[in-house]
Amino acid sequence: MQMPLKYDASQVENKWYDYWMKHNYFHSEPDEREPYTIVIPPPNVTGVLHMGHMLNNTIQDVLIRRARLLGKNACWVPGTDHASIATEAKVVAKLKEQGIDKNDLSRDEFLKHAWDWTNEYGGVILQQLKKLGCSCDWDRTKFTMDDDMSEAVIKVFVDLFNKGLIYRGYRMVNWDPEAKTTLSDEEVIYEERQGNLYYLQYKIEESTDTLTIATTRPETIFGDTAICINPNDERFVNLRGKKAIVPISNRVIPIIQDDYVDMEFGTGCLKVTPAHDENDKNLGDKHNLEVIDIFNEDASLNSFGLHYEGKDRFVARKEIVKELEEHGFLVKTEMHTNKVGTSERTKAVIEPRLSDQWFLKMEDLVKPAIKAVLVDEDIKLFPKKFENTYRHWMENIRDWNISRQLIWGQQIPAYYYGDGKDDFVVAETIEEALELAKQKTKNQQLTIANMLQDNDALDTWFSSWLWPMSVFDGIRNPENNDIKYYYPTNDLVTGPDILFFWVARMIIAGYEYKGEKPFNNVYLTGLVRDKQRRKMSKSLGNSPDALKLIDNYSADGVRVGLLLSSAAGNDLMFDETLCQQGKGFGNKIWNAYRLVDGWEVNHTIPQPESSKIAIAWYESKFQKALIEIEDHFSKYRLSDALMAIYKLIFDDFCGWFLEMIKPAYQQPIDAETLKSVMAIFEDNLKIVHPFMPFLTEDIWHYIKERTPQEALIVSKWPESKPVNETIISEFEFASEVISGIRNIRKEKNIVFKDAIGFSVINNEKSHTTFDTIISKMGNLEAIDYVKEAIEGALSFRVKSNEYFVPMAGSIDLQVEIKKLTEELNYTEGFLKSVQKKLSNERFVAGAPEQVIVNERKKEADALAKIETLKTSLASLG
RNA sequence: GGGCGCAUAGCUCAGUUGGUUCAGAGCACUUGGUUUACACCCAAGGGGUCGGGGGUUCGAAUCCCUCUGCGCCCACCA
Repeated sequence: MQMPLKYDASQVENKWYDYWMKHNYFHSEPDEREPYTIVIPPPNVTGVLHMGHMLNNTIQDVLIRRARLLGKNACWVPGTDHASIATEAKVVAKLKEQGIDKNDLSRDEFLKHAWDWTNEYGGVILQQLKKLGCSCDWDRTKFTMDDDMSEAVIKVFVDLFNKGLIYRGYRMVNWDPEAKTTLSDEEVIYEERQGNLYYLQYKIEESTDTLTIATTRPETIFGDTAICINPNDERFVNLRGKKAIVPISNRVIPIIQDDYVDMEFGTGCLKVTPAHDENDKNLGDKHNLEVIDIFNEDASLNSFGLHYEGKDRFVARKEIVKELEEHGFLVKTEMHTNKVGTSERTKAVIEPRLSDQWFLKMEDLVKPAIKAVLVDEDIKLFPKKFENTYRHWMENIRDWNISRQLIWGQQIPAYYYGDGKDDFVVAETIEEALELAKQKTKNQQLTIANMLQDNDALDTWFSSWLWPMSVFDGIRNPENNDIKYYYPTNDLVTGPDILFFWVARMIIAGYEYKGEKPFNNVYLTGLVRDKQRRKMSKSLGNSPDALKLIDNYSADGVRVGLLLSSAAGNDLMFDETLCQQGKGFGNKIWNAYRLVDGWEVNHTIPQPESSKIAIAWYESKFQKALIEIEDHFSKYRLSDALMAIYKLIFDDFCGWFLEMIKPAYQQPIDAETLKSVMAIFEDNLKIVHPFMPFLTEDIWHYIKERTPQEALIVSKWPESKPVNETIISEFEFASEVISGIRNIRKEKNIVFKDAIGFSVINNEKSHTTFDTIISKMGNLEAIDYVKEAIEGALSFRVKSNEYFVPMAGSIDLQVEIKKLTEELNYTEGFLKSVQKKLSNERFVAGAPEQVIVNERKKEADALAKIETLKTSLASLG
């Protein structure tokens, strides 16, 4: 088949992706082979591909494709996540644009809008992954809100509830007044804000004394239910046991004592507002204080706010400060910076709020997950440094608030049949719930209509923590073939930012529901940043358009660009020139094949000696690289593996090997050599394929006509063979000789096509294996072995060997002498340092045998070289 | 404030239990080279007191202490 001069990625990439799909190579079914499984970290269903996804999924595809080549049954399960908060926020925003208020819609109406949205945008990101070359088993695509997936989630909720691990609690949560929902601690971002510290004076009941408190939130005085002082604080002896009067509302509240109060901060008096501060809540519980919630859902004041009722908290703050000042309660105002919690999604300031929530007890669930990672190392994190972070979180874990005040998500399967706090049952269906309720109440009159399901939805992570099991239907149907075959999965590739949200919880769920880990290894990628180290984000506009990058540099080029400098766990400073380098690598391979492809073969000419040696050498070099590559892969050092391959192909294969075996201009090549070159080329393509799947598959089919079963994607990874170290080190030596020749050519402006004479004094007794190659690569007339220095020649040395290139006339003796003298001085200095080390008794006594042997060898080499240099100098006069 | 981690060439990073190959790679840079696969190329070259200081050792980029500058996680004091 005729090869185009230039590689056209846009056509080639589509062609081969379709080909792979058509022949079903991404699809996996359980069989007798060893499975290799990855479940994708499901991207948000309405998301678009960004650089983080590109990196992440490139890594997964490299691992999957390599596993496939290694003969494993590779299965990469794709899918998307319903991302309740993000998606619901987007749907609400879109409805708002259309003039529709979410609160005017019924639950079903809203869900319809959300599903429409999902169906419209959902899966766009999966289509984009195909452009990148991801070899996912698309037949297995899952969505966390698929019926079967939701069923699994509900089943797990009911099970955990029945085990007594899920409870309802009145708890302080992070309330987002804009989204009117609860956020997890992880979704709250603390920002430093400039604010004021207000000093307020409270009167003491039946006394003329006053006390002063400092607060950043004067509007919360309506929720004050105590003043707290430190029992050790001598300044406030007079206050002990007294009562204080809250300004404006004139409520009388107790003055309590607790050493929680920091005597140094503010005034040493603390106002206690249990409804609006976590610490105050704890104090309140301890001292049995009343709880007064002064806010509505949207953080405007309720009736406890008296004449501020209905006003927003920030408006009320301003106005109340004014009122306090007018009545003389405001002592002073200080500037104060504090950290304010804001919503990751809506940016609204978070309000700590007490509300009814569902919680999962974590204390016992977490135990096997800690043991698996930190004790047994059953699950390994790459890089290992994240184990510390994991430990810290797992050992300080708090109960998980799994309810969200959202519609989009799995609705909590709790059904209320009465007004009492405990008048509810938990069941997988409303019918079952009804039966349970009848049993519980002994009231046979209850009907479906009496059963009112909880309004809240479950946290998205409560569905995704089951992902490695539920994608194989392992929750509903634990004995099915898929789950038995594919679980536990092999590698999980994700970002460290969701180590707790997701990774840790999957481990917990895995042990709870399968009694087994969900995956063996976790590869934590870094964040993709721009050249200025800024996180790539939509708001900064510094994130390149992923698909545009693919258009410009080809998917292969972008994949290589992303992996060239991204060690596991290290942030990746993304630079488009890396993609250029990736594309350049593709062109290099393409052109190398064009060269080979263009050779005419002649079956009658014998194989040159130089080609025989070149083949033997490259095969060893390849095997050595293969060992290195395996080692990098085993440590998940994908960048290093890629770099090793890059250098092997660029330098050893293209730079050296092809030049060694290349026939003279317009001359044919012998059949024997060409056959070996093609086999070598195939092996090269195999190791590049996981990184550059398209280009390699394309060239693979130029090499010869192949049936679909012989496609590169399903070929076999190169076999390991013994490495001939001798030939590798002989080449190292030869390459130094060739460099010496090139240097002389360059110095004297001798063009390559002019053959030159060459002599050697072989003090090293080095082998002549590579002589034909040195001769070819240096364009030498011959290599003469001589005993004495050649006069009228330029010289150079490799170790103690001396090489001569005869020069007609123009040798500058002084320059030669100077060069030799400098080399001599350097070598003598080196010898001295080695000998100093060797004459140090403590070194000889303390250093390991091998180190001393090496030092002795250095000494011997230096001595030999000095001898050579001295002889040369003497001969020059 | 508590915890973890990082600092090596202009940039991005390797450097495994202190000792061959320990001061490296890729990119960038400089110089020279295209009738013969590829200028998306080839050849050669410059460039670092391994963040500062101190210590342990025969020997330190590597171990210890300290200082400085960064990053991340946790708790966030009214």
